[in-house]
This record gives sequence, C-alpha cells and structure tokens, in this order.
Amino acid sequence: MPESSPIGRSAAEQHDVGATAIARVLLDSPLPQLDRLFDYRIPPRLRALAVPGVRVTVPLRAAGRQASGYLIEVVDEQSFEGVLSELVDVVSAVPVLQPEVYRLIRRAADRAAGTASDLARLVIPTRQVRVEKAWLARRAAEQAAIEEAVSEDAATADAASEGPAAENPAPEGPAAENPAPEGPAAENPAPEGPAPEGPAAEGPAVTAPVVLGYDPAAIDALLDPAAPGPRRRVALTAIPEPAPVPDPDAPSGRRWMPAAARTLAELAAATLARGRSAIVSVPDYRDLENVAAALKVLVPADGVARVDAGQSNPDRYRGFLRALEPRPVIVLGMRTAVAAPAHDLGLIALWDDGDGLHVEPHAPGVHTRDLALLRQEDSGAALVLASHARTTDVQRLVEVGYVGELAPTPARRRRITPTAQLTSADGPAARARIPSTAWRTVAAALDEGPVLVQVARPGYAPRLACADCGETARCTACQGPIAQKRQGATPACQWCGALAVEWRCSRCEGERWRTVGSGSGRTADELGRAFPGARIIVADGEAGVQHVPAGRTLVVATRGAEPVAEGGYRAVLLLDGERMLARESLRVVEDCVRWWCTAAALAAPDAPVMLVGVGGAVASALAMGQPERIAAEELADRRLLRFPPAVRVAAMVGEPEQVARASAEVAALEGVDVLGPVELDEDRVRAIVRFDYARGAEVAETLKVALIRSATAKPRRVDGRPPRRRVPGLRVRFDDHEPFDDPAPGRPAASPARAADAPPSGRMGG
DNA sequence: AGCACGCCGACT
DNA sequence: GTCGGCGTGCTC
Repeated sequence: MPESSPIGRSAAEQHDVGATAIARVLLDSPLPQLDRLFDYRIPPRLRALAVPGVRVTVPLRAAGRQASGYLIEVVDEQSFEGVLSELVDVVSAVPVLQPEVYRLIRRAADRAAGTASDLARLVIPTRQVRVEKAWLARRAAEQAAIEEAVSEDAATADAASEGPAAENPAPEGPAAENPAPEGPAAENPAPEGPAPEGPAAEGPAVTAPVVLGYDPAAIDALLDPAAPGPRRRVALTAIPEPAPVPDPDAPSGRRWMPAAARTLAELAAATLARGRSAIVSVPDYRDLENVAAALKVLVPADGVARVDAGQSNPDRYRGFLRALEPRPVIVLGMRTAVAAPAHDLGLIALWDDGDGLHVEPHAPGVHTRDLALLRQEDSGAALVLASHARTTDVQRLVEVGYVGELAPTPARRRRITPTAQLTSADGPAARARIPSTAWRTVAAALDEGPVLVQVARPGYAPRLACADCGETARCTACQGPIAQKRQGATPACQWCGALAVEWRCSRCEGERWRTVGSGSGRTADELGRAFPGARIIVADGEAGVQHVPAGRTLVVATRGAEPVAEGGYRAVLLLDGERMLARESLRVVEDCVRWWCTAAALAAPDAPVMLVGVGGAVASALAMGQPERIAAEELADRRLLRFPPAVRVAAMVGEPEQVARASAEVAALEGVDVLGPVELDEDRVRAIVRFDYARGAEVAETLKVALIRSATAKPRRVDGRPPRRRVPGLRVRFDDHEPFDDPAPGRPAASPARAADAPPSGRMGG
C-alpha cells in the first residue's frame, strides 16, 4: 500500500511516465451492485493528482453519464477485461479516504452486507471548498518552511529526521525555539490557563502523561505495541466517582465530570506524548464536552481534532482535515470518530458502548464498537472499551480471551445497597416510595450536601387509566399512551401530542380518568413534602440542569439526565428500579445496570447509594460492587437461548417472496437458523437470521447477493396490471440492538421525553 | 438510476 | 425482411 499524505506522492512518481497507470475507484453510489472497485485509465494531465484517497469524477454509462467516487489505489494492470474509460477529473488534492480507512469501511460493509460508499458518506464530512483551500495553503507554506530550514542547515538532525515533529512544526508558537523533539506534546506549550493538578508544570506546561487511578504497569503495557493482545485490548471499568478538572471558564475555576471523561483524556494524552495518535469516541455531546475540557489542560489545542456531527459543516471539515495531517493528533468525536483518519494510530478509546447512541441509525447500521474492533485489528493500536457497567458484548470478548480487563483499585469499587420497597407504612416518605432506612440516609446526607434521586420517567403522571374500569387510557386519534405533564395540566398523547380533552375509555366509555404512577415532577412534589426545607431541582431531559448548588438540595433526575454535582452527591437514591426492569426488551437488565451504575458514579467516593425494590442476583452483584458479574450471567442466559450477543443476528425485511427466498438461502448454511417470518404490514414481512460468529462472512455474502437481486429486479406485473411500484425492496440489518422489537411505523420520532413511552413491542422466538 | 440490447409479434 | 414494444441486465 503506497504511503499517502495530504500532498501525496503522485502517480507519475510511482510509475514510469508512459507506463499505464490504472486508477481503482469506489463509486459514490448506494447501489449494492456497484459496490466494488472500477478501473479507469489515468490521463497524463491527472497523473500528479491521482493519488489514493482523492475524490474523483468518472464516466459511468447510465447514472447520468458521470459519477463521483474515491480513488482507492493506483495499479499497473487493469483487472477488468475490457476497454477502460479515463478519469474525468480529480475533484481535489485532499486524500479524504485513505487506504487504512477504506480497509475499515470495506470490512465493516462486508460484515453487514452493506456498501462501502454508504459508510464513506457517514465517515467523510462534506467538502467545504474555502476550508480546504485555507488548509492546503497552510500546509504548502509549512512544507516550504521545512525545505528552507533543511537547505539552510542540512546538518540539523531535527529537520532531517523522520517523524512527525520534524515533518510538521506547529505554524505558530515557539516550536523553533524549543528543540525538544520528544513528541508533539513537547513542542507546544499548553494553552493559557491554570496548570494541571498534580506535579506542578514548569516552563511550557507539558503534562505528565499519567492515568490516575489505574495500575501504571497495566497502562504501560496497554500503550506498548510489543505487549500481548489482551493487554493491549481492554475492558476498562471506569472509576465510579466525579472528578475535578481545571477550567478557567467555570465559575469556580474547576469543572466536575465523571472521572471516566478525565481517564479517557489522560489515556489519549499519554498516547500523544508517545508520539502517536489517539481516537476517543463518546456517545453524546455532554461526554464530548467533558473530554474536551479535560484535554484542554493536557494537550495544546492544536493537538486535538474534533469531528462531531454537532459542529457546523466547516468546523467539522476543519477537524477532519486536522486529523488527516501526517502528525499525531487526538481525534475526539462521537460514532464516526473511530473511522476518522489519524496518523500512526496508537489508541482507540470507546466510552460506554452500551449506550444506544453508539448504534449508527444510517445504513448499514454498524455499531461503533464493531468499527473500533476492526480498526484495532487492522492498525494494531491499543483498544480501550471503557464503561461503568460492562455490556454482554464486551463480556463475550473478555470470556473468549480477546480483550483483557482493567479495573481501578478495589477500594474504588462502588457498592450499591439494595433496599426493600416498603409495603404498608404511610406518611410522606411512603407516598414518595421511599423506604424508611433510605429516608433516614437521605435526611442525614442532605445536611452535608446535594442528594440525587433517579426516577424512570419525566412528567407528572406517566400513565392515566379509566377511573371506572382501570383500562389504560389511550389516545382516541392514534392509540398512543396518555400522560400528564404537570399537576392539573390537560393530559396529552405521548405519540401525536393531541390533548385528551374529550377523552372516553375505549372499553367502558367512561369519561373520568385517574393518574397511575409517578414521573419526575410528581416525585419531586412528594419528596418536597417528605424532606421539608430541602431545595428540589428537577432534571428530566426537557429541563437540562448544568449546575447543582451546594447545601440541602435534592436533585430529581430521569435516567441519563443526571447533572454532576461538585465533589459528588452525598447520597444517591435509585427509585424506579422495578419499573425500569419491567420493560420488555432483550437488554433490559444490561440497560438498567448501566443507568444505575452511571448515576451511582456521580456520588462522592464514600457516599451511600441505594437501589429500591430490586432483589435477586442483580442486586447482590451490585451490592458487592461487581456489575461485571451481571454481564456474565446475562451472557450465559443468552447462550442458552441462542440470543445475541451469544450469536449474531440479521433482520431481513421486505416482500414475502424476497424474504422467503433469502431465508432459504441462508438457512442452507451450517450454523444458521431463521426465525419467522412475521407480518409487519400489508406487504412486508420480517425474518431474523441467527448465526454463529464463524458463519458471519458467508451469511453476509449470501444476503448481499439477495440485496443485489432485489435492487436489480424489475417490477413484475401482477395479474397483467400496470407496472406495480417497487418500493419496498429487501432490507437487511445486522446485529440490531433490539432485533426482536417492532419498528412500529407511523410513530413520531422518539424524543428523550418520549423514549420511555415507546409503543408496545413484542419479543418473538423465545 | 438510465440506457442499450435482444426477443418476439405485426407490419410494408 | 424490418420496425418497434418492452423486459432484462449492466455500468470500468
């Protein structure tokens, strides 16, 4: 594979002038039948620009005569037996799809019967011509400066040496006066602002690459390319505490965040200090801001490339181009960060792989964790799968010996105390669903500082029922669940938003309803009565809370919306465990444990954490501070049932004949079985393929053939009727998070407030 | 997606 | 013989 750089070696340099240079091109098309490389001759005028990774336009009979694509490689001999066309143009000199990333998306697409171009579109931001021109000009200027330096003093070892520091000095900053080429951290001063905690930094604040709270030998092995695989790929259990990071923008000069964010930043900084790049991928924006804030104290701004979708297009492209430069960088982003370019990748760190946001909603729906695993395998970088609560997927990797385990010192384990739900007592505490022991603990903790109460749902009353017959109240328009947002407010449908003004019970025609259950608002009211004198704050997604004041403060938060309190909460109470566990889903237990452990990690190190109303093996593992055990038990259950992640799955949706044919083809393979089909609507069915990991390649290949067949099949006339529309086609999705859930068509897009009220979903096949 | 190509029925 | 409708399949 030829070395590539943003300027790059040209085809002319790689090949004798006159020799036939062939460009192999990935077309930018979602059609599965076009998902392979096409050969084109490179005309002499384009030889200098035609390097791997650049965007090109090519002639393509049909498809509007021309298509765009990416030049993947330059070869001497064509593999297509026929007359080749010529490249029409090289769109820009920037090699946006480098060979390493192409290999990644190619393999990811092959695993999921998807197309590489679908993944390329996700992973490469849209081109911004102005941004690109500025970047190219700057790079050219830097190149010129280097050449000048070399000619002025050819004997200078720095300038002549290989390696990122010499190749590419920072454009501004005293890089020239700082001849300490020990990696990029050494060549740039830290940004203005307070020095990091710990060992005081003198002179240019180069932060000691320390990862706090973990065995230094284990961290060394992790970042040592010579260490054995399971020491370089680890399931890292995060420190379950909040941690302070210096932040000049914060009122107190410090910003508190889950310690995990700081750990990720420290790992990335340590990698950068070793002269290699790091990728940090987090599920959401809050995590991203935290890691960015932690990185700010550890590395110069120039050392970080942000590549998240939340940015403006120009900013995103700028970050992407920074990642593309041939010198080490920390790439920080969400799902797509794991597929970003990065010079000499030394670390891939993924935070909280169980978070649903790591599932890519766009085709082919590849999970960030799988992309990270593939990238690790190809690049040989270290891999950190960090979380508070291990997923069954990662547990499987641990059990097969592919990844090792890395946990903070045992003293830092977090014990979550199960607390029985009281049944008969009365009073404000009972009405607020708080057992008396927990009430006493919270009352005492409030004297010392803020207390967190986690509840399952936002709003006031999450469910209404008919006052006469008890039937759950449903929207008269769309059958959605009806909830009351505030006390006294008119209830409204959670799906379509219609106000339930002239509501009637669908069973008994009753006209009066009553509330069932408690949302965050109602719980807050009740807690106010149970703890008079405490200030109550509600954080439920709709009302995002950034700052928790000190003093007698009770924070009532829905899972996932918990704010961080300075120094940590003095107690954490997890209230609706039983209800959370009642959700019908393959991954309920994993999800619940993740929500609980994430909230528990916001408590001060020695503060009590209580889980109300949950018993059994889950509660005892949490009581021992060993959520990993739960993952192991869950995985054992899935093995018995032959459910993911013990096996892989692929959902096939489409017309009955197509699904039946594809089903028959995959079912013929060994180690493969098919569940269904079940009817989805009038003309679509769904079947689910289950297969052993070792059969993945064959299953994906077989389904890709079925997809091509479906995409190229012409509409067939039915009963001599005019050409029937061929809308549905066959759709295939691998390794769905909830493979047995109904897609429930017609429902409005889930918002955080509505997520808990997802329409009914049935599990099938077990 | 579009467009050529080929097979078959109906015409000069 | 040859024209043209439409279904099939390919795109370097």
